[in-house]
Amino acid sequence: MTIKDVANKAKVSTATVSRVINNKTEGLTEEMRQHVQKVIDEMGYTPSHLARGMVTKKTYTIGLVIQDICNPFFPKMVSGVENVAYENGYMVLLCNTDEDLKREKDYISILREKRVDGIIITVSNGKNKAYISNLIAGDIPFVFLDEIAEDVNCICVDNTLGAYQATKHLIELGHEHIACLSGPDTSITNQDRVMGYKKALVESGLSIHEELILKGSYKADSGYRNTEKIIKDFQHVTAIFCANDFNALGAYEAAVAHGKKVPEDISIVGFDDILDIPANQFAFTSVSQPTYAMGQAAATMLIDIISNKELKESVITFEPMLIPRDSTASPK
Amino acid sequence: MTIKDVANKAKVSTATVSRVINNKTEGLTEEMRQHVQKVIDEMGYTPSHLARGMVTKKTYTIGLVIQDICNPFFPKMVSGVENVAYENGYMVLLCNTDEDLKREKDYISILREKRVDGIIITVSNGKNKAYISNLIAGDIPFVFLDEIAEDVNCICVDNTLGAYQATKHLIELGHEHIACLSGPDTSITNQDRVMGYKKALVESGLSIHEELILKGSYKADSGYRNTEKIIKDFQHVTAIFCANDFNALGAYEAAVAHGKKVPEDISIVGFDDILDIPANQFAFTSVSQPTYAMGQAAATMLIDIISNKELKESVITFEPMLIPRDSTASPK
DNA sequence: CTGAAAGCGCTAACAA
DNA sequence: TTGTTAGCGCTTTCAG
Repeated sequence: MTIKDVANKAKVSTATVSRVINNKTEGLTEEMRQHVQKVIDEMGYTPSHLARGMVTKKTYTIGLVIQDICNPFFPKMVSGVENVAYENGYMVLLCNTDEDLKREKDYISILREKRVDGIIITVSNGKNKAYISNLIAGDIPFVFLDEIAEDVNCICVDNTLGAYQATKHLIELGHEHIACLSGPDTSITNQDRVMGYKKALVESGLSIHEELILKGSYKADSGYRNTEKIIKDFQHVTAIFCANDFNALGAYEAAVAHGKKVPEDISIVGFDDILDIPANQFAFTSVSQPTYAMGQAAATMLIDIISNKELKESVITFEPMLIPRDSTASPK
Repeated sequence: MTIKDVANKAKVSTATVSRVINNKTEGLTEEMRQHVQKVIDEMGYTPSHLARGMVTKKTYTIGLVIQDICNPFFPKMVSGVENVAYENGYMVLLCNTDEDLKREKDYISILREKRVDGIIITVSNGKNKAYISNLIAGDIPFVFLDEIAEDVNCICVDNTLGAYQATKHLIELGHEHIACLSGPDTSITNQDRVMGYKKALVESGLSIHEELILKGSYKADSGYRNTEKIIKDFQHVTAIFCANDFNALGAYEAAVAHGKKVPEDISIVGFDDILDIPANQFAFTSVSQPTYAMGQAAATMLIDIISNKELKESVITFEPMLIPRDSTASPK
């Protein structure tokens, strides 16, 4: 059933039907509108977004490229994006990349074919210049969420501050030998967290020991291995700042496996605050991010760009918040 | 940039370009294909899915209507759907309803406008005949995920069996007075769980006390209130079967608030297994569902329907699995 | 205020 | 093997 069928049945032109389904107020009598609307309702006609998109060059669809929806860090972000999109008449195409760069590129190319109005991307390779410039050249509006990069619109959290808060917390508890489990070095987010860790040390008059900053990924096994190393090689370490909660989890498991108690023998701070659930009797100290608000902000910014609104700022930085819980305490 | 531009530059017809971008093997020399492909690459041409969809009547897009992505029960399902979709060349439009029926209907109508090839729906109103028949009348293929309904294709778990396992577990621990916190009565899923609860009681020679089956919703506050009632009015009850984990959580909190210890004073079994996280020192006994596989199955079934494949079965039922943990024990 | 008609970018008969 | 051309269902100028 097409607009033509409706036009025929209502004995009007397709232009008139088009005016009605698009709520054009001008150039249309109220009688006409009601007459046509009635026919539309009777026939159960649904206009085709495809055909409309072809002529208007707008799809009211945005792509959301996300690393892993099963990672508890993301659902709230997705929800924030989705809500703002819905309220503004947009729909979101979900692109789960499983952290596979090939799949991510593939998705972006498909999104381009689908002529989405814009893309929100949460990646962890803000340092990949080629990737970024290719995106920019794609002439489709996009905003980065979570990760930041040069010359692109971003929604992020102040990672340096968060890491600073976490490390400061350990220092205030009395720790002097604090290790740092860092994430992937392709990520500016991670780089900033390491920076915040260092900043807190320096500011407190503690010296930075590069060997206590262990390189790794954002996965639990990286945290596990690095913590084993710390337990073996650096026995004076009493606290660990982890670049994210998966690392913290791995650290916890390694500590337990090696007979260390948390927090009595070793304190652990995570980042992202994804390990907290109600009724939990042991919870991790972590740096929490306002993920829902960040998702909302990303969608709002993208839609503003799409609508050619003047952007007040091209980077919106949210404040993280340290939440002290059960995995940190003063050293014995 | 359109197919026409490519055709001009390559000095061929649009039909030829179309053949190349659609990988038509027949009626095309390899030289021609390479020549055209080269021009396409040089120009950075991306075909429009919109235009293609208009003529082929296929969008390679499916809608996924989900209640709440932030509920830990769903992300794995979403991921299962998304993965199968991706592998088959489909994309998924995420529709989060926040359990708002109006929003759900709105989304379904938009999906229709978008001419998606099919829809996967996870709702909790399988008893709403009008809703279902409206869906069927919509002539767009759909499958229900999680919830079941008459005359529709569904992917579900054997809820009766799961509830049976859970209740049986309590009985085997020695409990004789077992309450049941049920969910919304619009849901067949919930109805089946209550049935499984009853079945286990009867089979073990215990009698069913209707007053111990409390009506509620799938939310924590419902579990909280109902548990308070049990603690006050039915002091002989030593165990509670909850229709889902949010109820179990509410039950746990109510128990603690009233000075009862779990599981010493009262055992609690949940359903869905969403409260378990690693490094957790207290975890709920719950009935686990293979949500990832269910998501995969839903996408596979939908794509089969879209592709006009013969469906082996219109309802696929997965087996749930009881996971005994820390919230259940023998009564004192 | 309403209608006629061109055209959005592509595919698929049908012709050549 | 390649090209011509008629749509797909809509919006939007431009006439009337």
